[in-house]
Amino acid sequence: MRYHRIPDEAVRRLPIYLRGLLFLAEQGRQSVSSRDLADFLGVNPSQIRKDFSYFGDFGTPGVGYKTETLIKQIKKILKLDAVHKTALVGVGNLGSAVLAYPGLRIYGLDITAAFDNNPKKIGRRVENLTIEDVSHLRTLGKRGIDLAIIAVPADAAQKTADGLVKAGVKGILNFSPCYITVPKRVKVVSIDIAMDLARLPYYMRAAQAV
Amino acid sequence: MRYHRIPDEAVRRLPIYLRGLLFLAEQGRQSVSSRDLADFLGVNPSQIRKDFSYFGDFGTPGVGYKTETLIKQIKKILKLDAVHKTALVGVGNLGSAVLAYPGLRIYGLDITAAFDNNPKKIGRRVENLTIEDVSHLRTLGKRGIDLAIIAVPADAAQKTADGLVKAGVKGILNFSPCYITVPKRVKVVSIDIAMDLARLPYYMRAAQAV
DNA sequence: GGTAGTTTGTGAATGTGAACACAAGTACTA
DNA sequence: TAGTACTTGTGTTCACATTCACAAACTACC
Repeated sequence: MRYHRIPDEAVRRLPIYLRGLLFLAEQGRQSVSSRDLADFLGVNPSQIRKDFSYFGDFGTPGVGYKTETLIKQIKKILKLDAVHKTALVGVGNLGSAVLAYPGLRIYGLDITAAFDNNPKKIGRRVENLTIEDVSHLRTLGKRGIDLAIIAVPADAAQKTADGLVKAGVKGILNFSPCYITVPKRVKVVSIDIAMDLARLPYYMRAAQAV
Repeated sequence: MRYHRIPDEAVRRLPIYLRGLLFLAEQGRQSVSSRDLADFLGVNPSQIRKDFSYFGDFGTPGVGYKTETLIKQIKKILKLDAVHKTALVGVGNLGSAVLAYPGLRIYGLDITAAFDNNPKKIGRRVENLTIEDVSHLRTLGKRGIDLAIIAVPADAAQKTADGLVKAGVKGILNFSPCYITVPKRVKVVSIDIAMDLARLPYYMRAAQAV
């Protein structure tokens, strides 16, 4: 392994590899080759090898990768080997769905606080959490919470993000349909369901032509 | 405008531009320059101009783009100028949230059918729809539904996709945490909330170092 | 030990996308 | 009409990402 700048795209793919590996491990696979994993995920084998090579030499030529070891390595790289306490802001339809989503635990992500600004919701219990007033965001730092999910309406998103940054949050998953501005030290990943759906019709045209 | 192959990335960004333009139009903006829009969305102005240029000459040098006209053009490119009937498969937490999400209407996307395999849910009404048995997917073609959203558990996703393809669906938004295989003529866009969240901790390291 | 069959890790080549920089077009003022 | 200030559209350059292709490393079996 030589020194390389690590491409953003490689980091983006690691969780995908991890997901596939976890599934294959579940199936009882002791080892996998880059080709096995590539076939399973629908990608190119050499891309998988190259991506891994940025972080170290995890495989054995002629053999492949030991499934469990590789899983541990990727979790370590992604800092998923320790539990990350996460806050949810906005317990509407989407927020509730995220709270109930079992997939997060697999990656060591644990939602340990939920906030809303609706007085009717504050104090209610959902999924073993008591919904707190959004004005109490500043307590996050003391509670060791450094990730947050924004699931509030667009017009409240920037204000929410500001509060989270002030509370010391270092990473934000933004479900609100808008661009939010944060200091460079904070990483934001945005998801807008509507926009992903909105580009499907474009491709339908090409599909029909074929 | 010369001939150019249209980059996938440009198509992916069009809905983002559209979202920004819709907001600015709402604010009463009659016209916008590429710089205005870029500042609002946090991107590079020349990228916006280049992206538009793949589809035509929509602007006026020295002036900018007429907001309403540009919105219409982008909607036309993305085929969002007509309503698209969409089916939802899997009315669990996530599916319900998507059903209730108001953002889809803006893009001409209308969920007109909901399916589930749980007998307790079938027949129940949600958001003006009656939940149907997932075994009735094949009726989609006759009903003019050509888009679908998969929000079922991972182990049922491929089977669901197969059913949708057979029913003539041409575009699929997949929320299940797995890779699904479809014929080339069908476009799939996948979203996995857990995976987007899972890469935040990686960046936190770098953030702390700075 | 030798040979055949794998599979990794990676330099090099190719492909794709983003940013720059400027000519050409427009508006406005005088 | 001339001059100034803007902004588009795009050729070109630069940066980044993907794929190829092969030496080196390993296994298995005779």
